[in-house]
Amino acid sequence: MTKSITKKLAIETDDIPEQAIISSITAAVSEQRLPAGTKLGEQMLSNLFNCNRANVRRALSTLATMHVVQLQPNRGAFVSTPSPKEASDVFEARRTIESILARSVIKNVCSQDIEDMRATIAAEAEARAQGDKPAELRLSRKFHMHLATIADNQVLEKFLSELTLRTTLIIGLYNKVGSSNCAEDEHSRIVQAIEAQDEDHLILLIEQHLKHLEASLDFERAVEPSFTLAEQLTITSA
Amino acid sequence: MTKSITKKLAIETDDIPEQAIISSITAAVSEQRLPAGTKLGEQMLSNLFNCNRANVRRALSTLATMHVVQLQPNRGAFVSTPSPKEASDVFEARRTIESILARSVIKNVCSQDIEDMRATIAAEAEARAQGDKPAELRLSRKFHMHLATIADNQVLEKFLSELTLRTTLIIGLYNKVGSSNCAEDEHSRIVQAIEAQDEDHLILLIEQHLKHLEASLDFERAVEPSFTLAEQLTITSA
DNA sequence: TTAACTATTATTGTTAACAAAACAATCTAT
DNA sequence: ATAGATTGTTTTGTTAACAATAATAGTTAA
Repeated sequence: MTKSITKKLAIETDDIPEQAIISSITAAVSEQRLPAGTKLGEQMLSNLFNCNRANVRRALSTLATMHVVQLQPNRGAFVSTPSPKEASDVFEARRTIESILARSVIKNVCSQDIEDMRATIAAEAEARAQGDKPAELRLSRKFHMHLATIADNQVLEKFLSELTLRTTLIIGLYNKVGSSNCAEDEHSRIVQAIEAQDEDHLILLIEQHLKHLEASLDFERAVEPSFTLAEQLTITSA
Repeated sequence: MTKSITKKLAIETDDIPEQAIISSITAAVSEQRLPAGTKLGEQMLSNLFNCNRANVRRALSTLATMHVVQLQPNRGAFVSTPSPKEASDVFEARRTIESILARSVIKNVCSQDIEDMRATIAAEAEARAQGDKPAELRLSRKFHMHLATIADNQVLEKFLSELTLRTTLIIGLYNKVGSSNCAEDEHSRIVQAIEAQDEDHLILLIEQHLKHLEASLDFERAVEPSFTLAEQLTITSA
């Protein structure tokens, strides 16, 4: 039954099959095509990526250390379902890291960076206007990752990448119905503060922005589980 | 030839062999028994932990995502040899995270925590006096991890755990000959600042402490490679 | 109809054998 | 004697078959 999709995915297959699985799944999670709790069967994945189960196994193992996936012994791998406490920890860590990045950003930023960020914001607005939520989520995350790339610290960049991914998962789980994700003007104002080299204001804006995000969560809301796996992993490139 | 050690290690074997491998290797790295660049052969490890190569493979894969190990295609796994740039990123990230932890620490700390930290410091001094460098390194790391556990943020705790491990690797690679690692009085003064609830001073001390550490590095120094693997993985429990 | 028990099926975990690549050592030729 | 090529060995990568555990369906009894 999943055979038809097999061909479609062969395109994105990297040299190393393991890496292809990881980037596909993280991409799907980052666009909320893969909801929390989704079962990730080994055979199904090895069919989708036409590789052997050993590779799938290793990929799932590393995804587990990235907290994208939870492994249950003898039961398999599931997309992580972060607890409220975990969500709070993630947001605190994000505030910490992004605030610190702010300083380096103001030091390192060049005009090209400003352009790129503005472009991302514009694309994000466009996606929202068209109701393309996956694109909106991806671009919102991309905006935040801009901060890390400008700051030029690979370690913090990796951390933030993981945290933004987990944030997407958290929002998908607990977001209040009918609450917009990132107010685009907040992103715009952040860029303005960067351009103005106003460090204190920038840090304030970033912290507010993340606080707003966290405040839009509703931990009472139950999990609405799962679609079928195969469709969710369809590629929406770039 | 490695058969004799097999038995010795069976003790520490967890239920899940994969986890046993990971914790053994991280422990060895954290005590500088495993220098940067050491080859970690699959068959050798599967012998040491008497498990199959599939488990070894998965363990190495997750160790690679933790940046403890570097995988070279068709060549195998090696203990990571951080570059100077990577070292600088790691230290910056540590300053960031530990400084932020400081605030939470002052909020959450209780008298028991102070006692525990003092005990760790005392043990560290004892180890240094006896010339037991592995113990000294382990206890120094433990001291820093105290900060994270008190702050009660699992995400930052995990990050710091990874960073302190990488720091140990970096120091092993680049430390100037004849420079002492952590001045113990610095640790003591940090505890004093915590006890006094002096946040600004605490942050200052932490940043100075890490700057001192970083300043003791010498990137000119070449790598002196490798012992044999088997001995280095011998357990020095607790 | 529902509940519990059994048998079947599917999925995960383990193992061993095989293929391919990198490494080491020997041998030849200049 | 040294450089290069060739052969043999070791190590990584892949695959398939098997064992064990969990999920499912079907049956029987209350």
